[in-house]
Amino acid sequence: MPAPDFSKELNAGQLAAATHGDGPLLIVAGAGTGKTRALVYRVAHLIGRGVPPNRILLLTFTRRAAQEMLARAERLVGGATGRVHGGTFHATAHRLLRAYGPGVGIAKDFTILDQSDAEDLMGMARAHLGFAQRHSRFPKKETLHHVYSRHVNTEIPVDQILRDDLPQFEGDLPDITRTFAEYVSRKSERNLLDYDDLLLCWALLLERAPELGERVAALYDHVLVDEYQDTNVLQARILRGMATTHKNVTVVGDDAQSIYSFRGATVRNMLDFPAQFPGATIVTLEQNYRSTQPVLDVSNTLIARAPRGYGKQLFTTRQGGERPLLVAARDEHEQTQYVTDRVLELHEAGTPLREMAVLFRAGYMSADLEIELTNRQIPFEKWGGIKFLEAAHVKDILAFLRILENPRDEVSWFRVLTLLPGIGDITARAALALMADRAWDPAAFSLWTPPPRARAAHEALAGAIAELSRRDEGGAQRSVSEEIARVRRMYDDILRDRYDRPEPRLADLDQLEIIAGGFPHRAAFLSELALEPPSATHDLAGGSDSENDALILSTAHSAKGREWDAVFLIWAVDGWFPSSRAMRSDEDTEEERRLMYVAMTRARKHLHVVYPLNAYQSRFGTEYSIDQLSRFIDAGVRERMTRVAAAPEAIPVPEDRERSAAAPEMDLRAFLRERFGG
DNA sequence: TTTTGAAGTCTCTCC
DNA sequence: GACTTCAAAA
Repeated sequence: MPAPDFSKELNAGQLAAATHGDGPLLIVAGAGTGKTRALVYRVAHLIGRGVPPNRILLLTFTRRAAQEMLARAERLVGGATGRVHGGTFHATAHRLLRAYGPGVGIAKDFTILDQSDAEDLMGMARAHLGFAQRHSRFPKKETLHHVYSRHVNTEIPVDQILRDDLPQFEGDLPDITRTFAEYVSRKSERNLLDYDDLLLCWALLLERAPELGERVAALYDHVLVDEYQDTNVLQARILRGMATTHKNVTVVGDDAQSIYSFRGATVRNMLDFPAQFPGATIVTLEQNYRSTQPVLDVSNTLIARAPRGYGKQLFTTRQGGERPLLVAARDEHEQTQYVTDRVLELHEAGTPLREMAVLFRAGYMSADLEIELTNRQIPFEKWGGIKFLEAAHVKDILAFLRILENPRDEVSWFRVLTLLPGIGDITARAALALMADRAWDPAAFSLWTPPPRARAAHEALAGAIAELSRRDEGGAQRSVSEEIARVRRMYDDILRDRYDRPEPRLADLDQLEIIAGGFPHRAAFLSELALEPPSATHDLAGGSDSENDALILSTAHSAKGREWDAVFLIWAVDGWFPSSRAMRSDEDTEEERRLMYVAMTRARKHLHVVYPLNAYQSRFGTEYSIDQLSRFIDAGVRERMTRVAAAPEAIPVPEDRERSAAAPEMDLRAFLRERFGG
């Protein structure tokens, strides 16, 4: 196939990026400058040049991004791209390790630990070494896991992480290190891999296993990476390992949109790219095709304060358009009313709901809005935030399945055992010790003698396990949904006993059963859920309603890479956005600024930034701080916005003086009443 | 001794 | 509203 001529469809920068020949290429692309377009056309160009699709690897941040890009490339070259390999780093690592892991001592049937599983296992290591009760000041399992994960992903020594982030635990370094060692050995004994292991094993495979590593690297002639500003040093190592022979690496990113440092990502990967890949070509994209000039003016001003690695000045030819609105609301309720009213107006005027989004800093901030949307029967989809899979009852069911899949998975055993009435952690540990002695044979479980109170429950569980593990011996093949249904025959009663209102939780389990129906076998189902958790209720419904129009509710993080005609940024309140938890250092605060920049640049035409005053009510924790407009919306940003009140009759729009002047009087007595329950 | 219920505490972002 | 901690019940 001859290389298609893209010169009419791309601007000069995009064309240079798309048609770049071999060798390393860095595309520095500002928000909305068509970086996806450049990447898609580059894939098409490579195929047109004769590179077999299955020898191209496209690494993206979410699976959704990969699918969209591949679909677009496919349209360009007419169906040939179906076999381009694409996905997240983690999902790709998973695929490669299933195939090549056994060659480096990773059992083929490993189980993936999600974050909370990993934390639980860390907790077991902690308890095993006797640090649980020793002195109550030893770090919690979540903290331990955070430090461990940070160490793996950033390669910063543990003692330095402690010194920088948790100086109160500096003296515990030896015990912390021992806990990590215990955690690591438990993982390998139990055949478990956490998220970090997926990346680490991929990197080590390339670096330490000369023959196999070479075979893996030789799978692809070209590797393309999207959102490179949000990768970490481990991922950069992987990239180098995959390109040792051919150096055909294309990375795309925007240092102004780096928002994942909490996960070890570092913008240094982008800044150091030319040094790590000598001879790299750099292409900069600056023309914004997404937003109108007034929207761009506000976001450019917001980000202008930040120190920049690769300077970019975004411009657009889309003149005209309305100035972004800065909306003062009296309280959360008024904010909700404002957003719902405007959404309905825009919808009346012809904007589909799907072309509008409400963005916020953290998942729980949309609770009030969700209630109102439900009451007014406005369909919505929520991205990010509370995950279906993190719900205790869903994890319970998955723990049952994981025992069947990997009987050595003690995290799941422990979870299931402590569900049974009459069994707490002491008894559960005793049972696990017995199981370990019997080489984790599931049949050994029925031999264990539980305390009298737990007899009936033990019998029911042993029965279910025996029945379900029998399928491997030739019985009728059970589907994953059928397995879940069988587990629920005993589990639903436990659920009903535990909660006053079990109905919504039972409904979740119904949904889980439906999702499971789409998977050929249990292992695929479990891996998929760990790597690509359903991110929206929509995903759960099982496709097919993609035409359904629904307003998007999303965290700012999950909104990355997306765009909408209208964007409502809510809770633009200091302490909420930026989050008070993320302001411990200047770097953290700068990342919050970039996050707000990401949120604002999602808007094509309409941008509404809403800040409720009196946000303190009903929320504890953040001292007595009087709520103020986000510090990022400073005078320079404000003068490029139009200030309005959410409800005109309610309060006057605050004077445009500095922050404290904009705050209302605080009803301290009402606050204290609420706080102390008077 | 172990479990369980009740009072008390603090709530981020994601593969 | 969910998770931890502490004291009473089995």
